[in-house]
Amino acid sequence: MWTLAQQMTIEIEPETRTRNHDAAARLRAYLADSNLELNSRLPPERTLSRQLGVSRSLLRRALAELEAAGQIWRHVGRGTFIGSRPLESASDIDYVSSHTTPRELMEARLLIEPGLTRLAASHATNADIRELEHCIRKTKSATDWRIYEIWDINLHRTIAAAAHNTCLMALFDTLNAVKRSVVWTRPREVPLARKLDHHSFPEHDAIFSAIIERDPARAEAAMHRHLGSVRDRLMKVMEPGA
Amino acid sequence: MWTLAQQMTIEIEPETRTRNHDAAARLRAYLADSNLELNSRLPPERTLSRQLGVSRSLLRRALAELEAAGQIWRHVGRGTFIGSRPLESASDIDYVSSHTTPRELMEARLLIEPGLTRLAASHATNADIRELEHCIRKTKSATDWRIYEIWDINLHRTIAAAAHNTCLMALFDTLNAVKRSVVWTRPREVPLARKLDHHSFPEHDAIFSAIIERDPARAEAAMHRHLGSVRDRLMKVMEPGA
DNA sequence: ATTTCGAACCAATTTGCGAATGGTATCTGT
DNA sequence: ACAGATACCATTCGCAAATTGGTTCGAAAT
Repeated sequence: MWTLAQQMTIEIEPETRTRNHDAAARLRAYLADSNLELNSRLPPERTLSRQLGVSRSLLRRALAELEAAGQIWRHVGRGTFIGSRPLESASDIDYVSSHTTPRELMEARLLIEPGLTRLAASHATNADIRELEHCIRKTKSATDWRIYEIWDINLHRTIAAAAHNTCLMALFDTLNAVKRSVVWTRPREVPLARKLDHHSFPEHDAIFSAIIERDPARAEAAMHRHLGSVRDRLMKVMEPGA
Repeated sequence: MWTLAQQMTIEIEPETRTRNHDAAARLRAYLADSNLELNSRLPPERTLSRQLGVSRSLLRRALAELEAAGQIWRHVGRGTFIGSRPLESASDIDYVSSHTTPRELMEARLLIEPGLTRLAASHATNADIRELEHCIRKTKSATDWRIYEIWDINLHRTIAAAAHNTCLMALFDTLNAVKRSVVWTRPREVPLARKLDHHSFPEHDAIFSAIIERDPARAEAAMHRHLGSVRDRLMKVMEPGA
């Protein structure tokens, strides 16, 4: 033992008062001596306490101070790391879905998709346009609500893909994942219509024509109108009183 | 063996020509007979080939047909499943970061954050406003570029939080995660300035004042202006020629 | 009486290894 | 040439053991 401690400048005197302040000082000295590379892991508490000649309880108190000061961060089962804690589970679909209401979801779609549609009108390739046309044709030929929904989702995703922006595509897919698993709590036992949504046909057409005519502003407005009417119909079902 | 096959209607005649077509037919019959629940896994290829009395190579060819037709999807180490392949974690931060350019990132921020700021102006609480003020004060008192950046990020995140929309907050954090790990490839060895960004102070002030005055439209415009100028300064560094 | 230490225990995580599984190459027989 | 059989590869899963930060408790020290 002491193999690592010997390389350090800290002198451990037996008669040293092992108080809290002292433990923190030794820890700071250790961090100063060791190559404190960002995001690197420092030894487990049990090992470090032996190396520094400090009891684990005092070491933990010193570590808590450094954590409060934002110098380090700790995680059970992983260890203690230099730097500030990386924000975790920001994109944890399950957590987000369970805390997102349909109202919030539609607000998010209304914020994202119109702008995405504007970019699509600017950047869509001919292949994108063909794909869009295919999706629209499928929605119109659908006899089943289930089939319709599949191609409706496909249509919106193809529009997002036509924007040709990897980062935005990832955000859209995240949004879609949330959409799929959001709990659609309804006031009474409304069986969620599940009938063909013929209202959307002219709205889809308007979006499509704006895209093929390379009119970003009109495409954005058309998508905004479409999602607005989707939201209104949804809210009428979810909150009939409002 | 044959314990499962016996429960099926398929009659396996020894003299049957074990051609590709036949294998596909037996597979379809198996899928028709078995309860083909969506997303359920069907037996491993080796087992299924024994059950159907078909060699693995022919079975695999038949499976490939069904996969091409979108009826099933397969994955090494996992198995073969009924239904269409679930779009795989396009929100995988590492993947997205490595395929996102700074240009795309700024395009995404310009699409998301102004709308987020508009919502913030509508929904911000007094606590949110105090937090915003705190962040702005910290950016102005920063003497180090590193400190400034921390509080700048904090400011933008507080604005996003003030929108009070769980789903959008998740998208914003995803965007932030991408931002942190995007590779900032620069043409020459520009050491990435790293100096205090005093241009942003009046822009931040404009956003803040629009929020406290509950003026959504002005808040959105102010954020759009701010990010636009950030992008322009960035592009001047990244692509001096453009 | 308070604090500190040591030990045990808890819960979350990582690691390691073997089995399972789709994908591929190769050899054999017809 | 094509089907069949076999072996091998890379990925994934499942499980158990080890690791690690967090917590509790009694003994020891001051």
